[in-house]
Parts: sequence; C-alpha cells; structure tokens
Amino acid sequence: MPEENQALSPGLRMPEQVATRLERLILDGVFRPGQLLPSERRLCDRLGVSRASLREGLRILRSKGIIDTRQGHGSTVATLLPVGNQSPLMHLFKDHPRTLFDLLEVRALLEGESARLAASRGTSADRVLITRRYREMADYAESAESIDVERLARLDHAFHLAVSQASHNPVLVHTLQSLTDLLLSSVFASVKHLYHLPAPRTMINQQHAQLHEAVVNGEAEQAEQVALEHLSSISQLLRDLEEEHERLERSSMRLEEWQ
Amino acid sequence: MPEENQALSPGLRMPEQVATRLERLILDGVFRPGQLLPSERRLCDRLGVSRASLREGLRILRSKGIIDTRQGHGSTVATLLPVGNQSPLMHLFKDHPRTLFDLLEVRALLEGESARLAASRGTSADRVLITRRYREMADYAESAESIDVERLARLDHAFHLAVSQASHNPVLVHTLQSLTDLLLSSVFASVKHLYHLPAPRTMINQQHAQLHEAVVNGEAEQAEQVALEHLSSISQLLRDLEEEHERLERSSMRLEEWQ
DNA sequence: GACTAATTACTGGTCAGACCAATGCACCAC
DNA sequence: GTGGTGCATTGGTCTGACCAGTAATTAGTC
Repeated sequence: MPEENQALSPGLRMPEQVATRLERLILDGVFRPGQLLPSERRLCDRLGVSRASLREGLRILRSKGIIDTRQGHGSTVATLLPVGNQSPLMHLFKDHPRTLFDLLEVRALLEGESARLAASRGTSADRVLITRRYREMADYAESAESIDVERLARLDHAFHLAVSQASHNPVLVHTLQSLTDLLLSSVFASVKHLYHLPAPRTMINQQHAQLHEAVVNGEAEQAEQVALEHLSSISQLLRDLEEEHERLERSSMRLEEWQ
Repeated sequence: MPEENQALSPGLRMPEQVATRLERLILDGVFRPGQLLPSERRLCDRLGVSRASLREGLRILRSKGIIDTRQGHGSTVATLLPVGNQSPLMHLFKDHPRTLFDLLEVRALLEGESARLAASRGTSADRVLITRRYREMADYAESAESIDVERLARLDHAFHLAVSQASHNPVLVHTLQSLTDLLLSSVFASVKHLYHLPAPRTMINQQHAQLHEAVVNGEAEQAEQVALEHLSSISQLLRDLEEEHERLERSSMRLEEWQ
C-alpha cells in the first residue's frame, strides 16, 4: 500500500497522473495562462514523483499545447485560446468596420456574465487578486501626470482578466480572451485614444471602481449591470470617435477638391 | 562534433529527434502497423540515446496515437494512423468533463442572445428561412420511423444556425459556431445518443417549436427564455447520461470483482 | 501424456543522482 | 549609465539501479 503520493488513479501511470493533476491545477486557476510553473525539481517535491516521471508528464502537456517550455527559463502555461482560428473574422473587420460593434456586443454579453459569475462564485483569493489588479490600475491612472497609455491599457486588461478568471469557467475566460485580443489587434489605436481624452477616462475609472466594488462584495446583479454599462459606454465612445474621424475625413476631402 | 548519433537536428532536442526518426522508420515500412517495436533498451543502443530521452520520444509518439505501449509487453505500431487534428481545448475536454458544462454555460448565454436578437432584428427573409429549416427538421423528426440520427443532428444544427444568423451579428454567429463545433467534436456520441431516447426527443422537439414560434413572432424575451431553457435541458440530459454511464461502469467493475 | 503451478527471463515503469547547457540577474569595472 | 562577467537557477541528458507486469518455460501433479 503506497504510503505517500495521494494517488487517485487505478490504472494510471505516474506521468499521466502528473499531467492530470497539473491540468486540474490550471483549470482551477492555481496556475494561470502565461504564468511560469514552479521548476521541475520543485514540482517533483510537491507531487512526490521522480524527475523522469515528472518530465514525461510535462511532455504530455506540451504535446497537448497546454504548456510551453524553454531551457534555462522554465515552463509557462500557454495562453491557450483558439476558439477557432481567428483569421476568418479578421477579414471581416477590414472590410466592414461595423463588425467592431458586433464584437463589442458579444463581448459585453460575456463580460457581463463573467462579472456576474465572479461576484457569485469568486473565492477570497480571487477577490484579493482582483483588488490588487484594480489598485495597480487605479493608482497608476490617478497618480501619474504623463501616463504611458500602453501600460495603462495592459493594467486595464489585467484587471478585466482577473475578474473573468474568478468566474471559474475556463471556456468563458478563453472565449473572452480571444475576442479581446481580436478587438485590441484591430482597434488598439482607437482604444489608446480613449485614454488620452479626459472625459472618457474619468468615466472609465468610475465604472472600474463600481465593477470592482460590486464583484468583491458579491453583488452579482450589480456587477453584471456595471459591466454591461461599461462596455456599452466604450462602444458609444468608439462610435463617437469614428464619427468624428469621418467628419475630419470629409472636411479633408472637401479640402482636396479645391486643390 | 558528435562522432555518433547521426544527428540531423539543428534546434531539436533528443526526444524530438527520436520521435522523428522512429516516425521515419515507420513511414519507410521498416516498422509496420501492428508490429512490435524493439525493446526500449535495444532502441537506446540503436539510436544512441539514453533510455530517459528514448522514453520521452516514445511518449511523443504515444500522444500522437502512433504507437501503443503495454507494460511487460512492449510498444506496437498503431494500426490506424492519427485521426483528426484536435484543438488544444479538446484535450482538456476528454480528461475533464467538467469543462463540457462550462462550455454549455457559455453557449447558452450566446444562444439566448442570438435568439433574442433574431426575434427583434430578424427580417422577413430571415423568418422565412428559419421557418423552412424548422419544417425540414420537424417533418423529418416526426415522420420517419427509423430516423438517421446523424441527419437529424445536421438539420438541428442548420435550424440553430439560421436563428443565429438572423441576429445579424457575424461575430456572434462565428463564436457560437466554433463553440458548437468544439462541443460536437468532443461529445457527438453523447449528443447522438440523446436523439435515440424518446423522452429527450419529444422535449427537444417541443422546445424547438417554441423557439421557432417566438422568433418568427418577434417575441424577443420569450425567444431568449426558450433558448436558455433549451440549452439548460440539454446540459441536464448530458449530465444524466454521464451519471448513468458512471453507474454502468461501477456495476461492471463490481462484476469484475466476482470473476 | 495432459494439465496446472512455479520459475525465470524478458518487457516497460520508476527512481535517484550526476553532469551539461542555456538563461537571466546581480554585481562590478569602466 | 553602460557593458561585461559570474554565478545561481532552469531545463536537457545520461547512467545505473530496482520495481512491476508479461509470457514462455519448466517443474510438479494427476
């Protein structure tokens, strides 16, 4: 009878067990996408297996595309998403900017649900992380005089990611993630522009504060509502931005006609 | 300069090399499907690598489904070569059924929204198409005595697709589509099974009828509600199916104890 | 002689410890 | 500051040993 190694496995070999247990930890959010796993030697201790078995377990995860390993560096949890290849959608964007708002519509739906679930299902550890991300973002947004917009965008993204991860629904997290990536890769310039204008920024800051409060206080309905309003505001801001852009274009066209 | 080990590998690690070389030998017909490979120790000699590396190489081939290994026996070349490529998320599904319900949760959200939008935004042309798809599905489901389950599943899928397309949100359609593909490719057997049981089938038929009616009559709230209930039912049915499956497994295990 | 049970020589599975190679960070000289 | 230099840490590989199933062989029994 094995005295160690809380084996849960009848027919499973060690490497399979290692892979399964690590997957479980990843799904539970203990190890998150992008995060660096503990070193192999440390994992051996924690899981109670030899390095050979552990390495075969990691090999399984690597084959599945779940982790990514670099010599001298370590193994990181892959930012696995592909809900599907994103290429087909990318074309749509270029030809039909309207699709941007369709994307925001879907994203609002998912963001609302994730906020609701985060408020109702989130653990205390989740709340701690969410608060930390929120503070990082809010402190930077308030304190700095000349903010680095790109950095603020990253902090913003990290905050929303923390909220979605608290939903404990990996599929939701990944879908949301891929949509956000798609959004940023296509209109990052516009989004960046939003942060530069004072009015939108204070509005966004307020909504973030409300969202944070609702989630950590477990107010599910409130959290969903705030998230929906947040995305709706962003959508409206981008719409205004686009309109203004068109107006500028028209005037420049008029200018060209006379030259 | 390595004197042995006819390395052909720039950046490749040993295990990858081992896997590649063995694949090559299999493709060249040196090792044929069904055949027993030489023992690990013998392969180590022949390939000039340690057993640890050799085993990691075999692990790669096993992950790809190219070989099959049994303790005390050996590794045999699999008879049927790799099936369909599976997305990274697929692996998570197989080992963690919990993720399946996470997927259904997200899908219900999107399906609900698409039904709502279809009812409120759908054009008359959309409604005609939806009705046609619905009739095709319903007629086949009711009339035929011995139904071809796979065909019914296709008609079902076509109906839902028509509804989602009436939402006039390509992003929503696309996201929903990829989630559905993911679902079907992982649990198509179970879904198929649902159609075979009489009770679930009548329930599904009823819900389809209600969904169709709500959408074509422009009753947005009702459509969303029905869609949510529909997905919720399916989720519950799959849950029951899984439970029953486990019960059967347990009883067969008990059976084995007495033999 | 035919059948069963123990033996034994394989097989893969796991472990421990050693060393090599790449990375990245801290420290130090300039 | 800037650019090296070292060193601690990480993954990559090897070795040799032992454990655990498998199956063929052998010994024992009827």
